[in-house]
Amino acid sequence: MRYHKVPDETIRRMPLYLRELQSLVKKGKSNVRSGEFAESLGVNPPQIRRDLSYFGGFGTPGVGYDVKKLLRQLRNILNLRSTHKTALVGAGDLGSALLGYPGFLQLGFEIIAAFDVNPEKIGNTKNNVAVEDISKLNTLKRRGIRIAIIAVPPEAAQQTTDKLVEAGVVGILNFAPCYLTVPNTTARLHVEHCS
Amino acid sequence: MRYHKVPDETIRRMPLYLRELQSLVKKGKSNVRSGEFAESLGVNPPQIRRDLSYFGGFGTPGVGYDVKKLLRQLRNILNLRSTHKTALVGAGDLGSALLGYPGFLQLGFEIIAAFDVNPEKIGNTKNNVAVEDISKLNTLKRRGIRIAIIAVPPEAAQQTTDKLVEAGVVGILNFAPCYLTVPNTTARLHVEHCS
DNA sequence: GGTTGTGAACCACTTCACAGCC
DNA sequence: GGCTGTGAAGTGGTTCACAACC
Repeated sequence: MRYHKVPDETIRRMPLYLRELQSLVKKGKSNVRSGEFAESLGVNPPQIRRDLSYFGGFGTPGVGYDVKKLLRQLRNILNLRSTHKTALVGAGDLGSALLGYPGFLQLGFEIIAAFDVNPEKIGNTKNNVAVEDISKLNTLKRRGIRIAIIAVPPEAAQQTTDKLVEAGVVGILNFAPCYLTVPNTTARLHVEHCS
Repeated sequence: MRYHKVPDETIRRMPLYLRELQSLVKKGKSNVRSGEFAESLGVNPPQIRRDLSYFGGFGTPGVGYDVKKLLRQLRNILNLRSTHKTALVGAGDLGSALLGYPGFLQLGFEIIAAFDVNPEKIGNTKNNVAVEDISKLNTLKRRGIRIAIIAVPPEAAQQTTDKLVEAGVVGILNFAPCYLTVPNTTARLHVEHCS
């Protein structure tokens, strides 16, 4: 297995693995075999071995995988050693739920700014992040924020996207239920609510 | 193409198609060609034609698809003529966002009850749904609720699931970031927040 | 002319099965 | 003995390309 493109599906499963490994560390488990690991995730053992093998042989034949070591390796691979400064756009129900969700940090996204159009929301603070007026999006570049999470109604999503791209954002996590058009220099990940 | 299993991936795309068709109806568009439709969804034209063909030939060669007719057909196929009474478990940030999200109704799930353990949440009302104590889960069967949405912290998700299954629930939409074990008489759909 | 519906070719991912290793 | 890592086989999904049709 030298020189092989990592399948998209494998990449999609990585956060899953990461999450479960973190949970194993918390439980104090130091070693895990592909069989157990697979069962706790609801996938097949060879799938796990194959996925991990794309990144190199982290396991020990006859023993299994060292949980902490594996976690460290995957973090490295996914570039999660440092976090990405991230902006949240849309501070309604969904946005405020996302602002309180610790999962982003685990995936390397630290929300350090939030924006909304609604004057009632502006000024509200949660998790040490104050909601700002959407017109302040042009400060993103200066503040070193190049990733954004979209949590606005679908009608507003495309124009929000355009503003974000203009403001220098290069990666978008879209939680709005619609498809977005972006220049191909911008990464885009659509998060389905329910599919 | 007679007698062919519908691929899982096709099923996964159906809500997407449904959503876009609804949006087209709103815009007053009466006909759509696979090319346009594909572009607005970010997929390939043959993909759409293939997917739709699994359910029968809804289109007219040389013309395209009648938007309203197609929408009606897909609704029928997905069994969305009537809605499923649905319970929401967990009324925190995420749960309350879900309670305000109209997308479930579009997919045939009507949230008519909500539950939480936190006494502070109990009694709160949103969208005409009052939050009840989690101990009231045993009333679900009597009330004809057989579908539940899980929006509790991951630590509590499995035990919540067990209670729900005991309470007669046969379908679960899991929004908690973890894998759930259910009897195989129960349908389970895990909704990834971010993957 | 234009577009659908679909066999057939293609491609990607999954699973098997076992050699190699501890 | 037990488990990993991986060629090889199998499976499932996508895309092509064109016949059928409006």
